[in-house]
Amino acid sequence: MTVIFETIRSKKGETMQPLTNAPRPRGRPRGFKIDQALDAAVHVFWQEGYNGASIDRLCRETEMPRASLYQEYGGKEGLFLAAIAHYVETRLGPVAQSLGPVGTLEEDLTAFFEAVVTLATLDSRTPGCLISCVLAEVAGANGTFRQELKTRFAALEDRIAQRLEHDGIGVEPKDQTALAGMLAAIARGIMLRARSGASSADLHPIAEAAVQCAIARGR
Amino acid sequence: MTVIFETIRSKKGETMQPLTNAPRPRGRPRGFKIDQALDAAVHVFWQEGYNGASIDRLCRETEMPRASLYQEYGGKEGLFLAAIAHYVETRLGPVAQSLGPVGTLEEDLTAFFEAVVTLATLDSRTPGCLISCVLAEVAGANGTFRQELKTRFAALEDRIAQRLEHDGIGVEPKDQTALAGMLAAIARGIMLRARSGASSADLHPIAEAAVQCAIARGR
DNA sequence: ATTTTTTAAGAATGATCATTCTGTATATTG
DNA sequence: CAATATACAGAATGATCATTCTTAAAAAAT
Repeated sequence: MTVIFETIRSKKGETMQPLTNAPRPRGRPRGFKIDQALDAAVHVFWQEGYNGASIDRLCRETEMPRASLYQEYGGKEGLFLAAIAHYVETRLGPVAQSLGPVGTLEEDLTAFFEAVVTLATLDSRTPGCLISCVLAEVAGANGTFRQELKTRFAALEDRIAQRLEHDGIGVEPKDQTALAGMLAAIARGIMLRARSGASSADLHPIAEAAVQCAIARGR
Repeated sequence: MTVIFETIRSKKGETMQPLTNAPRPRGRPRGFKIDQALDAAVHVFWQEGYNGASIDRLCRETEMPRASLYQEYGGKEGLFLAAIAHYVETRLGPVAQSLGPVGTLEEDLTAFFEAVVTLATLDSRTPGCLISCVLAEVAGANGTFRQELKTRFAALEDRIAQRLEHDGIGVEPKDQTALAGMLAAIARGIMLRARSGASSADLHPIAEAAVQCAIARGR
């Protein structure tokens, strides 16, 4: 009986290889799916924090053998960074994507903050944001993580600034950057409030206020 | 030789007792100062995070004997909560106090956000905010800490709402609450950006934008 | 079939963790 | 000077931590 393999060996789950003619690698095949494993790792870190997440628990939930974890990611730090990247691809990416531009600035910002609130409150076991609530803590004592946080933060601010620029907000670039930074700060503040147990209904008024402030600025 | 004692036995360093006539307690006197110890504990937790701060290090930096730490605070969790309270009294309190009212709303909000930026960037070893960056992380897995976070967050929002009310901002209470929530979110977003290494100069434009948004709303 | 290559399962390791315990020092009280 | 009470210093404890190592399993290659 011939078995069709789902994935080909590749570091990430980036692009699925065609299912046919896949040259199966040499040794024993993996018993775990990288994407599922990273999903699970994201979940554990998101819930327990970096130092609170033990390798034991990570191995159990990712269904990854200890040896494979160290082989693939070099250790806990590497797995965490991989989980962050996976989180950005699968969770934060779509949120940023909702900025469009697809509609008016007001519509797009509303969609964006809506997505922020939803992400932060969707699962009560993982409130808030992996980056704003977990990576931010360990950034205090770990230079690698601090740099990672800086990069991730900059990416969102650039994305927002780009959307503002599309509508010609902020004649002076300085104002535009400041406004984008402020909107990003609000998004992160919403994530933090969600971490304290705030519901979607609690956060919606804040999101609305943010949108009103932004478009008032554009006029 | 008669020695004048600095402090009287009391759980906190709330109010210094008069230096005379202090009935010295029975046994061996303490070899550490509670206020200094809490300052040190705040520093360690702020830098290393909750799980990253070991009892060993906490004892060393607070100059508190292990036994005294457990006697006084019951354990790491109790010490952390005491450190949070001390942080609120000594650090966050003055920041909230700068809201006044002492000047115009614009002046007071400017002073407030100025104080936020300063607190978050003053010491590069402790960037950000103990509550927004450290307590928020452990709130994910610990119900006690989540409740504490909720309470501390609510306190700041109430304080901001109170200041807005003083100027008659937000005819509808709903708008006022939302605006206060948004301003608090910005303050926390600023704390987070500081955690990534942002300087005071990086954060000032965001603070200014926040003030402009708020007073534009009031008009 | 044998060899080669990769993964799996989990024991082993040594460090570090939070907490408790033991004995001693330093004070007041009687 | 006892007796009592509190704090100290640090050893002891047992759990848990991240990481490494050992051995077996599962595949392709020869």
